[in-house]
Amino acid sequence: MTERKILVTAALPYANGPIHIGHLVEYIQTDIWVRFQKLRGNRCIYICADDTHGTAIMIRARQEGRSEAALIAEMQAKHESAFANFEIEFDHYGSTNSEENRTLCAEFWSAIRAAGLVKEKEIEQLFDPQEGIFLADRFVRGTCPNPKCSAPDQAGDNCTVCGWTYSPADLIKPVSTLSGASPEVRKATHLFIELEKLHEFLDTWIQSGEHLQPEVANYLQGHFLHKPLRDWDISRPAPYFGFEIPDSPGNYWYVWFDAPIGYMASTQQWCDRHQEDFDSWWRNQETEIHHFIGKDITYFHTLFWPGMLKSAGFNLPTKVHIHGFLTVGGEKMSKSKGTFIMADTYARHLNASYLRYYFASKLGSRLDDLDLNLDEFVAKVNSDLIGKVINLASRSAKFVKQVGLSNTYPNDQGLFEHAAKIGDEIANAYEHCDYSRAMRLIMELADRANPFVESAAPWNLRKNPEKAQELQDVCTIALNLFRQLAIYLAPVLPDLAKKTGELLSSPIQDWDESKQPLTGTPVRKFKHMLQRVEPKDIDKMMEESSEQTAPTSSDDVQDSSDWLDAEPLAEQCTIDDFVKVDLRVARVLTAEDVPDANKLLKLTLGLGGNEQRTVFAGIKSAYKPADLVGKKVVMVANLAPRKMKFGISEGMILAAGPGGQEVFMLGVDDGASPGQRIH
RNA sequence: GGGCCGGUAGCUCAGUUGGUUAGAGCAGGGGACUCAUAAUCCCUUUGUCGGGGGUUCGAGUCCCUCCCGGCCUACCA
Repeated sequence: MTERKILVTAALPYANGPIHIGHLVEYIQTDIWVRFQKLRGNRCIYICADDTHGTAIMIRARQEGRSEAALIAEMQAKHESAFANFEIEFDHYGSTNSEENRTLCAEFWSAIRAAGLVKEKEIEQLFDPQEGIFLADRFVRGTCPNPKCSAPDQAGDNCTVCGWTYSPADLIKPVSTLSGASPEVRKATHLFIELEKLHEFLDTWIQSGEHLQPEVANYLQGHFLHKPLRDWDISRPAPYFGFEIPDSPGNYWYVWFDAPIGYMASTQQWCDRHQEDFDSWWRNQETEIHHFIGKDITYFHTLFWPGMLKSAGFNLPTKVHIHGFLTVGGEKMSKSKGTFIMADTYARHLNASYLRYYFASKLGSRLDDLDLNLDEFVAKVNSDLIGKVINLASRSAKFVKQVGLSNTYPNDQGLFEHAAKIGDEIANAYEHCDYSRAMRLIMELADRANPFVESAAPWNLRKNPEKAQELQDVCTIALNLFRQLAIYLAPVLPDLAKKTGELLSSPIQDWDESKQPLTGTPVRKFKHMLQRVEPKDIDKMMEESSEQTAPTSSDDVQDSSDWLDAEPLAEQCTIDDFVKVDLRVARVLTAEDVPDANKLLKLTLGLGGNEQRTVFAGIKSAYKPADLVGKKVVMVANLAPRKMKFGISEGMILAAGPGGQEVFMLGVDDGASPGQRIH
């Protein structure tokens, strides 16, 4: 086989938050692929970096009273240690905030300029006079401009109540979520890349060959490429944490411009350290470039990024591998349910190998979401890894500790040869990121090996000294079959491969070692290679995950400031203002689904006696109608009725939370009765 | 509303270009073994392959239609 030259990247984690198990799907998936390529003898490097620029980092650094540099340095150290805990081994882990990146950005920029793709446009944007910065859509909230809706407290780009989309400048009574000040409209000149000029190229690139999974190519075609591509707003005015654009003082490259270039800057750093030629990686048709990303950033990696690379004359991605999100127990990860598991939390309680194997057994080449089902997790790891695979070594190694492996490989009725042949199929599955198929094939081999040991019964052979040779032969076969599996699993379980190498005095270094039996080597004393998963450890991990957000004792409560940051306190009001709002205890009398509505439930609320209100509440995704009936809730009883698509709503229910499944209604303690006013 | 993916045994899934009585693992039941991390081995139960129509000598596999679930979108990057 000729050696391939492969550069692999995983998406750059943003320096604003810690790594959680959702992130790990990608880094583990990528790590497996890279380890596989290396094991096959290919030249392969795994490049990543922290993504450090943008408004969010700037604002957080301000709030924490320190420099951006200090913040991102701390985050990067945390990220790298989290990855190390999961045996994710990068060849280089850099940062987008590096001189190498600045230089490369400038190189891209002049190429894109030279290609005539840049144009200036004046746009109107909201500006926070108190903080002195322009506000991205998500930092503005206000009343929905749809006259039929007028829902308060909506985000800057769309209304969650009526679904209107608009520009933040259209909001009525907009408020900056940073300072609470009312923003003013200011004009600013932004730089845009005219992506439409690359339309034909992108069309061809996306449709031709194997650059993308077919469903992704299809999606891009249907969503973007059937019409002219919009200009891409690539600059942000100062102040902005990032790189200033050399020929446009006061303007900075938008974080999504410099982030993917970070792949290359990180490669550059690696090259400098290893005396490698950068151009042989990024300007070399022989080199393959593989990006692994989540489906949320498809757009940037499949349209802008190839466009940028094309314009600047670099290698285009050979393939962009896109994966889905992680769910836990079939649902989106949720802090309140304890299923939002941080990488560090997992690592404190469970072994990384479990998760690597579990993910591998579930990952296919498509972008479906992947579910972490904890019962399945325990069953898979314990029965597949411990029960089937490791058991092979565990039950045979001790019999040959004195004598080692036989000098010639005995007749095993074709077991080894069969497994060697299947190896090609397994390799093919790895190559195509179809890890679940690879794991299935490997377990089928394990299922053939154990019956062999069973029928050969080494534990009987050892009782008869005359059968010493037969005993050694049987164990030589069992251990070789085991070693084959360890080689096939090596990309997923590097630790198992290492321990297998130690046990048999022969390190696993190449995939093709699975084709040739190992003979005549000493066998070390067998030590457990992996403990079984204990369900109680999972319970502890879940507990710890819940505790982080829902502490039970008030002594050491440390609530996050995220919510206040996202939505600062409103302007002061007087008691007179407050009494205008008539809050009442109400009982849910009926609750029914509104079939055509995405978010609404229709409730009848009783205020005692015959006083009732019909209220449409946006809690459909968080509550079932049946669970609501009889419940006491808090409502705004004197709210002006509003006509909605499905009827008139005569009030609103008080609830907190960001929306979606995370909506939490206010309850009242026992003793309060419907109709009572809340003072 | 549009797009994509999926609906096969209690659970997780495999079923290659349509071809014989539809499979595996796990779970369940029975037995064996006791070398092994209560691991292993043998035997064993279970399916209107989402519903309905069609093409065909023959359909889980192709076509149409409907139902259900997930994801993405809703003139927005």
